Parts: sequence; structure tokens; C-alpha cells
Amino acid sequence: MKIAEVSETYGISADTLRYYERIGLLPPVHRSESGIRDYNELDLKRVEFIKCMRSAGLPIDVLIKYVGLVQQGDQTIEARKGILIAQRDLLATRMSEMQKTLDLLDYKIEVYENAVLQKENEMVLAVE
Amino acid sequence: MKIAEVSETYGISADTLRYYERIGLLPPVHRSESGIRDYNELDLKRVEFIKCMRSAGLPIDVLIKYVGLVQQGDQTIEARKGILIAQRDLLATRMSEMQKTLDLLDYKIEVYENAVLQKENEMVLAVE
DNA sequence: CCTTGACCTGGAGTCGACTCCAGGTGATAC
DNA sequence: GTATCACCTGGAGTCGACTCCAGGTCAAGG
Repeated sequence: MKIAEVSETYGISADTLRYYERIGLLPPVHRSESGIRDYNELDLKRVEFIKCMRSAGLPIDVLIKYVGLVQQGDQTIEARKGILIAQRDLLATRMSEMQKTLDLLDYKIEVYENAVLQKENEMVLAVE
Repeated sequence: MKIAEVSETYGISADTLRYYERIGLLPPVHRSESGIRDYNELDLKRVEFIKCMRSAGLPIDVLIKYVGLVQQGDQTIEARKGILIAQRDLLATRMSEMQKTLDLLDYKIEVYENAVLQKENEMVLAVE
């Protein structure tokens, strides 16, 4: 699959895909003879993983570290697990922060809703 | 309350507090005669609101817009409500993305856990 | 053939959100 | 009364994560 289609499929710009490869977040992608990227199954799996992690805000340097460990084979399993657990915990913390904000937003929206209703009510009374 | 204490209390650097004021995210804070910031109740409420919104990733320009509308009084209630609803929806979307990532992380951690257990098992068998 | 279009590279530019000065003032501690 | 400290301002620098560009290669359609 060429870069344009990957970009289309995953909603990641071609520039970003190339950038990920340049910085070592995405290991070198399979190429056609003429040097054009031709993403294979594994490449696509990696793209999807990165997309998922980045969409949740995991920092690129952590992901590069993780990807590097994966390349190094089985003796890095503990280290990889450690990274994932740390990131999982950070993510959970951020989500609970966001939940508080969501609650506050809901509350404020409700308050505004009531303010609007009250205003409309006053207008009706004014007309009557 | 002087800036150092506000910084301490809310975990926001003094530089950031001044920055927020400079860009109009925080309306001008009360000052002592000598020109030193002396945050009053209302100022602190605003700081807390901003902290909450920023911690969930709401962009500064949106918050500046919202704060500006608040300053303009009651005829902006509908617009403010619209902003809050839009941000609430974006936030909910981002949180559900994050939930997917969290689930994937949990799954991968479990897989690593099993891999580690299996390795340990093999080692025990090798010793026996 | 030759033009068009997708792709390539290395490097520079942008953007959001801070963060860090340098140089200056005023109040408090000794 | 002077030294130290927290504070002030305007402006520049940094950081993470892209995003854009110039200049070049190559395959395919008319």
C-alpha cells in the first residue's frame, strides 16, 4: 500500500508518516524497487498502533523508546511492560482530570440552559 | 494573595499566571498600590476555572473567546453556551478515544504479564 | 517523447503553550 | 541604611509535534 492510501486510510498525512519514519518511531517501511514506500501488513499494524497511542496523547519520545525495545527482542519484555504500565497510569490520571472538567462543563451548560429559559419566561410575562 | 502563593496553591508557575493575564485569558488581576498582583476571590475563581479547562486540554484561544464573552454581559449567554457545548462534545470524543487506548494498553500489559509468567515457568522447568 | 503526477529527501518554518531572561522597583530583614 | 528578596515588564527562547517546501526521480498516459 502506497503512502497516499495509508494516509487516507488512517487519517495521517503523508508528511507525518514520513516524519515518523525519519525520527525512528516507525521502523523503516518496506520499499518498492524504485524506492517508493510500499507499506506491508506489519508496517500497517505499526501505523495503527502509533495512531492509537498518539491519539491518546502518549509522547513521541516514549513511543520511540518502546519501539526500540521491541526491536531488541525478548530480553526487553520487562522494560516494555514497565513503559506501558507507566503510560497507562498517566493516561488514567489524565482521563479522570478530564472527567472532572466534563462534569463542570455539563453543570455550566445546565446553568446556562436555565438562564436562557428564565429569560424566555420573563419575555413571555412581559408580553402578557 | 500574591502570585507566589497562587502559584503554589494551584500548581501553576508565576510566569504562566502572568502569561495568562498578558494574553487576556485572565482579566487584569487586582493590584496593591505598589503595582504588585494581589489576587482576590474572583481572580482565584478564574484561575481555578482556567486550570480546570486547561488540564483537560481546552485550547487557550477558545478560552480567551469565552472569557471575553463573559465580560460582555448577559446578551452573550447563548454564544457562551454554544462554546461550552462544542468543547464538551470534543472532550467527550477525546475521552472515548483515550478509553480505547487505555483498553489496548491494558490488553498489552496482560499479554506481557503472561509472557513473563511463561518465561518464569520455563526457567523453573529448566531447573527441575 | 514529453508532460503530468505521485513519490522521494533534507532542511526550514509554524504553531500552541509556555518558560526564561535582563534590567528595574519597592518592601522587608538584619 | 543597605542588602536581599519577591515582584514587575517586554521580549526572546524553547519544546513537542508536526507541516511545508525546493529540487529531484520515476512510471505511465496521450
